[in-house]
Amino acid sequence: MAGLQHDTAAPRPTSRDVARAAGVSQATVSLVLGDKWQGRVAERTAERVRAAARELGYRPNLAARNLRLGRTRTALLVVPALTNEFFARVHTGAARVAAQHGFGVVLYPAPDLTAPARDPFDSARASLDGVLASSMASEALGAIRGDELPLVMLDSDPAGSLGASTVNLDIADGMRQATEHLLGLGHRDLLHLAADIDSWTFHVRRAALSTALRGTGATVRTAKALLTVDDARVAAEAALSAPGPRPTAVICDDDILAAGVCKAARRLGLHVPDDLSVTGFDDLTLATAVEPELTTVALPAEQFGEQGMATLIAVLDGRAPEPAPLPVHLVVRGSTAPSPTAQSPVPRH
Amino acid sequence: MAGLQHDTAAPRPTSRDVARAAGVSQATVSLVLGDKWQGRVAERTAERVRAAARELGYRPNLAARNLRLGRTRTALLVVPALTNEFFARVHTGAARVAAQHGFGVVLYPAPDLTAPARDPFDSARASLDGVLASSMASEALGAIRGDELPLVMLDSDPAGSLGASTVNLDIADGMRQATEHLLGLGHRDLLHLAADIDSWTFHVRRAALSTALRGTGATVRTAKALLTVDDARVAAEAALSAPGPRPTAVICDDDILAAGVCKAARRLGLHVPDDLSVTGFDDLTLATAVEPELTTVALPAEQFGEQGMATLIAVLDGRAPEPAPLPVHLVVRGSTAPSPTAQSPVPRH
DNA sequence: CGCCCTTAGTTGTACGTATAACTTCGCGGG
DNA sequence: CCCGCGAAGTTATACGTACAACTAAGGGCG
Repeated sequence: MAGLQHDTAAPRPTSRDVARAAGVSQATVSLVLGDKWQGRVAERTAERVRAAARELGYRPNLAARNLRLGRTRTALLVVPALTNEFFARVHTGAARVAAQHGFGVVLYPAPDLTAPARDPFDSARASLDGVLASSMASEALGAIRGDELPLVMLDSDPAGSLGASTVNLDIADGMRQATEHLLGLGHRDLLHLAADIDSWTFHVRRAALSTALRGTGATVRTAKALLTVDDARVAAEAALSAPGPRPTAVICDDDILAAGVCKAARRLGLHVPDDLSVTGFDDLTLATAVEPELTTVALPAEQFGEQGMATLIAVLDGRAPEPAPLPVHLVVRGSTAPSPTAQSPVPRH
Repeated sequence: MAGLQHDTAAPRPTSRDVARAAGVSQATVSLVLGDKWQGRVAERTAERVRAAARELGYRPNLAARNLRLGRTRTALLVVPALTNEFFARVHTGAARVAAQHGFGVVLYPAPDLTAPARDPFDSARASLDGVLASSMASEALGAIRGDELPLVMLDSDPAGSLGASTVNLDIADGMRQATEHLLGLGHRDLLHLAADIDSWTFHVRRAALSTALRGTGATVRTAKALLTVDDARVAAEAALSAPGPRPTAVICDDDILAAGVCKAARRLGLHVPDDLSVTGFDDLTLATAVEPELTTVALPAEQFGEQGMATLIAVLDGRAPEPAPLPVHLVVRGSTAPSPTAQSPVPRH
């Protein structure tokens, strides 16, 4: 039996192996590699340990460390759906900051969380230090709060978050910028196309819109659509064909909705932006892919994720920062133009 | 600073607490909750244990279990960027199947992997059972193979994967369908716009394209663009303005590229699809947001992720399936039309 | 010279789980 | 009558780490 050597995946070296190689005790290895050796271990010894670790390709066993420390250095990110580019960008930012702090990120699409647990052993989610959750997935939060984990909310009502820290984008200001842009172009009859009528963010947006309109004599109606291009198109077709004066501009809560509005306009024989101005939100890839390119409120999505994760990590460290809302800015492109009623007050058609 | 009382989170109950409550030993709890109790524990006792666990809200400590078992039930998904909707959908599918098998998914954007490790303690990635990696992030794989983890590749050369299992989309067939669609419309002068000239998938696509053209007298040129709308637009403007007969159709490796081509066409005064047909790949949200809607090869991205994760889990179980490539299908929309040269062979302009 | 302090480590233990190995008891067969 | 065996548990241990508590040696100082 010469070649019985079955490539049995050499077991990963442990801190004890390193200790043996360096001629010290396991505790010393732990001290040195954990940067707790100041004044406890001689420099020459420490270097010997580091060399041995390097030599053996030692990687600490995280399961053991987590067990010992009672923490996992892992955070859960809860978003409605990663397929929305905005949340993908939030994830990118959050994951970057997490990595910088030695944290990992696991990610559950919200639907998976609300699904009832199969059995008491489904506790993958029990091995977490904290949760970073979008308010847009708040139905799923009940399941999470049950675990009583530290929680940071993304874009949520600070008052309604039960003491959880909150990180916000200044969407109210974004709404103000978009509205004032349209007002400056002479639009006085607006349509607000929203994706989620019930959410806190809707009320924030709506309040900012109303504030911006105050005293201008301009009016706004609201329509609702699901967050898909086609649903937005259908909703916009209905709203733009409704009796009464037709809006000359549509403010959308999302670029996807704005794209749907543009399609609706085309079907109705309206030209964007000459007959109808359209603004979006988020500044997704979509915004510059459609024709005309969308005027939209650009959100610093990655930075949002970064700040969210940074805040969560701060909370885990015992601090409790309440960062200021992140500034947003309007990007003016081709989907907005002066109102057709501005120079000729006679309604078209 | 009065209320520094940090909500001292009652320590989670352990299996020993459950044992005490049920009046049995910790080992019995482990047996019952681990479904290993057949013929070892009486039904009445088992029920008592389960009741106690329910009562206390017991959740097993995953760190302890991982340490004991030497596995983590966690897989790493490596993709170039989540902000590409295609990979977000792959993730969705992979995460779903993983959850069904009690696995978690951590996700590293490829750039984070190639960044050099900060110190030996960056081993978050060491606590994994396996890796599911897109070939489009293959530069990052060196770092992973160092860990010698079970690996399943997504859309990779089966021959070049060093024994790793492979899950593929039938992109060659997709390319064939797109090409034959254009040939059927009378196009004879094609442009192939590719994002990644060096990859294996490019060669597969290119080979399928050549095969489909064989004997038809049609010709194809190739242009390259980065995977952004603007870069594709620039590349397409150059290619379509080049001397010699202008292609009447562009086959793009991605919907994002196709959107860029449409924008280029508009700048050049060409009408899509009357003057120029364009096909995409992936069938992203983008495909139906632009005008005209894109004829594109729809890829079952979620199913792709599902099959990838299922294969990885099978590999971890000691099986080694080689699933058949997933079928894809062409979706014909508004961006393709009969070639202008078909009825009037005289070049336009 | 005896005492204490600093330096440089080591020994021991706990984290919570899974499971191998052992115990105890009742019972049926040889 | 005793042996063995299956049922129904229990006891003990190991996984790899971090750190509290201990030890040992040397040196300065009164």
